[in-house]
Amino acid sequence: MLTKASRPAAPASARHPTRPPHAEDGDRPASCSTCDLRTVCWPRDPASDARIALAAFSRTERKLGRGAAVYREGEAFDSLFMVRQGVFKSVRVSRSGDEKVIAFHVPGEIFGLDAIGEGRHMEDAIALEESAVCVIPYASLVAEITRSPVLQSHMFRVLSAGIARNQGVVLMTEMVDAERRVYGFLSDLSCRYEAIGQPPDRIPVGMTRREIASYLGLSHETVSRILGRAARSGLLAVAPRAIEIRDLEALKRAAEI
Amino acid sequence: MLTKASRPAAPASARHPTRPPHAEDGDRPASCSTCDLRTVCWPRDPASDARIALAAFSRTERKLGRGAAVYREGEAFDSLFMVRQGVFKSVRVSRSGDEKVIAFHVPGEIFGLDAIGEGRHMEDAIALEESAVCVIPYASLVAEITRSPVLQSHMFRVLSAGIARNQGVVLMTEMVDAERRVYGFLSDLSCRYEAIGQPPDRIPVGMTRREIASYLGLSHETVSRILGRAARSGLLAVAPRAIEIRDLEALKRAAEI
DNA sequence: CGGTAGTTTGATGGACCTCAATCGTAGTGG
DNA sequence: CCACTACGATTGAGGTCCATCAAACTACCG
Repeated sequence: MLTKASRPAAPASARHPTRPPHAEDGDRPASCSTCDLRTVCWPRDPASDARIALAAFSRTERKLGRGAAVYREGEAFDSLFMVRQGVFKSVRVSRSGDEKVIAFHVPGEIFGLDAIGEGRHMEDAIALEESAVCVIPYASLVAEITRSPVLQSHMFRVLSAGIARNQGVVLMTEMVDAERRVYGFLSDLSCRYEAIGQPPDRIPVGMTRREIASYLGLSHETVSRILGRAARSGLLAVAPRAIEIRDLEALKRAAEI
Repeated sequence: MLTKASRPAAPASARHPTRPPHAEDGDRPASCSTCDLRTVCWPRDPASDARIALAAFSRTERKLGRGAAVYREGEAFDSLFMVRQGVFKSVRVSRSGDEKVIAFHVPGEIFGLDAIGEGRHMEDAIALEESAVCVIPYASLVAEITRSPVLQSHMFRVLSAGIARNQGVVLMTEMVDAERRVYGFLSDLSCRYEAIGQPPDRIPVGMTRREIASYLGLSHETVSRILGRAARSGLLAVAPRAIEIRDLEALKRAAEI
């Protein structure tokens, strides 16, 4: 169920060597006004209120290569992150070096929310491919929220949705058998890509079988077998880097609780 | 894994009969200034700021008997709820009438947070024993938050902690074997009772084995067996209505990932 | 004091994990 | 450009933990 972390298993206390932790990152100014995702990640602007909110941040965009960390467990929290491109995973690494994927983040989604309470990140956030995030300094966000009721209620909704989403994850991974979990996972990903204007039947799978398995609480062999079976039955077309859903309706029906 | 709901399995669409849904409830004014939990559920008042926040609500306390619902799936969201006494469960009921416990709520904890985003409750909240909640009208809370930065940051922390907690649940229920799940569950409950000034070694178990099992994704027989074994080994003392932890340290060690 | 619900305990089977081997693919350096 | 390597994916065989089925026991409530 647990999978060995593929990166060298250094002791947790020494997992952040002296090298700059984000050496490969390149920060540069970001502009929300030209971003394809602006209608997704921030409230639509019924009043000029929200536009002001958007303009008020001095956000930056940070590019990350495959395997690069946005943050690591234990680091102080000071920013939220919005996926602009690529896919990220949130993972917790146990003392024994086993890693458990907590969540995947696709474009338009905000992560790092769980660190607000503690002021400290409780997990690693890792890019699974060539990716980019918008950096949203929390202090600026808070300052802006106090001036913008629209933004305030938006943030409450985002946080609340985070709770609801995790409950859905619990539901999915505890209630049903392995096959339904995999189908439910694909169905969920499909919806999330559709929400940002991507085709819902072609899922770019940036994560490995092992990572999917960890997320779903299965072994990677089981995931592989289930995908293989589904491909043979014509439900899916499985390629190394992407999964095509041949019959989305059937998939969703099969994933029903 | 799924357990039949014990209440009569009416079709989901008809689950809210014409009778007033909370007929057995008694609402009455509540006063935070005399509540034992005031230091738990609201920010400590470093400035007079927070005191104002507390006084500004016209909250009510609602008493509920065993099995009574605070709200049910599908109902419109308009208030948050803080447990004042007793224990509550959040459950989702599937079409087939199976129920899955999403969370337990003990005194001092706020629930209903997941409904902010959708404006609608996605699960039932049920009292497990003679219980009472503080009703916190969301509109008043929002109004108050815009005037109180302390309250605002408190609410963000509470919401964030809700996300973090759910992640912990996922961790617990997916990573480890049945025994660790049960131990982890007891250990978690112990901490939560300790946080509100209750003895950490004596857990009042208002929930049934079946409900614990549903929460942990196990069968109730397995939960029973594990508790029995732990009692025989001297780790716990199991009574029908309470579990006494004989060796808290050993329990926490055994629950470690 | 009967009836219902909860708990406990045993027996059995099955879903999925583990171990192991093979194959495919991507990245690397000569 | 191509071997070489490493990692991921796939497939098979065997074992195990836990769900399921079944039944006895206990507690609670009218």
